[in-house]
Amino acid sequence: MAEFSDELRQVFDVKRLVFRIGEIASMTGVSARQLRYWEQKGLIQSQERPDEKQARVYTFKTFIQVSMIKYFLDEGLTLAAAAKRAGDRQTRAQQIHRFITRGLQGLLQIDGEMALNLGAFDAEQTLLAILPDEGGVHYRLLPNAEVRHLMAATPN
DNA sequence: ATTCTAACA
DNA sequence: TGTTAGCA
Repeated sequence: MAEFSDELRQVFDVKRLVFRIGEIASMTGVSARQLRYWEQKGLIQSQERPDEKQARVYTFKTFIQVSMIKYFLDEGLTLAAAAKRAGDRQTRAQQIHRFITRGLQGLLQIDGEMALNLGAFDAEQTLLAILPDEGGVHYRLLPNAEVRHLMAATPN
């Protein structure tokens, strides 16, 4: 059912979680002055603003970035070095995310139970992890064609 | 109340 | 980077 995945998408849509400069400042211990300066130097980013006079908006991703820079700064690195290492980290995180995303090819429902599509097991079968509401997990192999049909009914 | 830019410390 | 001024 479309409702099922739509709901999940909404729950996991981190882009809807945004902050203003004062919030980022109090959450990270980095001053508003620093945040504006770092942005000016291209070390972090805020969302596009129609007017330059409007309040900056930061995504959760930027919050993480600021936190990492702050951490490395406290470790004694220079601002430039801290920003580079934070950037390297986020690049690595993206790589890992892609890796996991490839393995987890989607969410679907089988007989009313939630299941993870773990991808091709062999030429004609797909491995699924079944996650009952009661908890626990078990695995099943299904013909590729059948999984394709189920995935089509529950688009990602 | 909060954020913004600019400017001086 | 911190602060302050003068706005919005």
